[in-house]
Amino acid sequence: MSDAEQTRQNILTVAADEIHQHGFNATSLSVILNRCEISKGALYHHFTSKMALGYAVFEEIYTPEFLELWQSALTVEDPVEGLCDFFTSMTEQMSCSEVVCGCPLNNLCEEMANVDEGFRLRILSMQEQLNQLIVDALMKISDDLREGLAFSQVGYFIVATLNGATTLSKSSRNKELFQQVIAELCFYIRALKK
Amino acid sequence: MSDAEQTRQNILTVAADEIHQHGFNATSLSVILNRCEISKGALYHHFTSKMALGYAVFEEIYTPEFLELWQSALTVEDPVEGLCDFFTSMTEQMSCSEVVCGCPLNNLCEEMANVDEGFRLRILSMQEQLNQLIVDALMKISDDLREGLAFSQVGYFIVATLNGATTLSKSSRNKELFQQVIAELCFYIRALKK
DNA sequence: CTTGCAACATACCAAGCGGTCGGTTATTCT
DNA sequence: AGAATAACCGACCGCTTGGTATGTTGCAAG
Repeated sequence: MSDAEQTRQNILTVAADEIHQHGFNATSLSVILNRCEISKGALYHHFTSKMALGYAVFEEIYTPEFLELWQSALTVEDPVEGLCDFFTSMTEQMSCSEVVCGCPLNNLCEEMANVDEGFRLRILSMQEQLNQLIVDALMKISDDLREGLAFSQVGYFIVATLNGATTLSKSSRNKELFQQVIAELCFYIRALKK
Repeated sequence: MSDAEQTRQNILTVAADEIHQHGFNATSLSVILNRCEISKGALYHHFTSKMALGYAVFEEIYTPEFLELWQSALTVEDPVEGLCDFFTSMTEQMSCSEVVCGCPLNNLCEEMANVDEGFRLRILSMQEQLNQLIVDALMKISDDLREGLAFSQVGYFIVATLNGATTLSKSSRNKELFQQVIAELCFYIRALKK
């Protein structure tokens, strides 16, 4: 990787962390510059604006990370148990800062979806991709599932509940609440089976 | 109501709307001043800081509105159907702006819970109150419900899913997604019964 | 009638923001 | 080697922000 590319990646990584912690608007470019130990000129050489940087973080950091995570949870023999394991392991290995900061995508959806069209469309696309992953996984084992299930609806329900759980636990600052909701969610998911 | 009290109420109402639309940090005092047609001196006569105004909006506008709404949904003969009716009517009478702006309390939780302790504690208290409302309602009809249910867990699950649904639909800008999640949520709630 | 305080108005401030621009160094291509 | 361009620097700009200090008005009590 060239030096320039390394600089760019460094900016992306730091920006992703800052946006995760403080949201997009509350993220200050000067903080990113300090953490990267670069000048404002360097940043604006690689990104045309703060917004462009935000989009790049979304596309090059959050999206791949996110999809990979869900994919690995769903491409198992039994996606129902795969999801439950995925959620349960989240509650276990969840650090304190992750409880506090929540899910980057959920955060951005909250903050930016009704403010900036660029973010909105990117988030929407991401959600649809994620939903498709779940739908595909459920369809694979549809023989084992209850009849009359609306897969897409179920997929959005799962994602909504998970996001709601992360938001909810921000106020209590501990995992307990999150774990409770997840436990109930796993119960719901397992009940999808015959 | 005295003129001064009227001014104060007007500030609260406008601020509540602005915070709902743009979040706390993105809400500009100057916008509030313009909409209220008052001076900065007037605002700072009634509130010591922007933060204090935010707290007042939370306590005097959001909290009572919120509790009243849920209370009326839960203090019916059958709270299970009461909740389902409540959610379903939400999807029906939901205006476009409400889809876009989401739930004020959920928004504040996302934005402020990990930034300001004052907001965090107020939100936490609110969530606990709401959960208690649900738990109480469920306990009243516990004879009709499945055995071994963790009421508190169920309560938080319902709230989490509802919040997640509002956040999710921000990106699609229409009710459809929200309705789907709500439909699935009602299915879950009804399945609490024997 | 005057004294006093609540209820405002207005001008001002420092700090931080995203963004720009002219200049400098490093690298790469011919 | 020399020219061109990528990569980066840092001072500066306009603007908005929350907040303050001083001044003014009007009602109400003594």
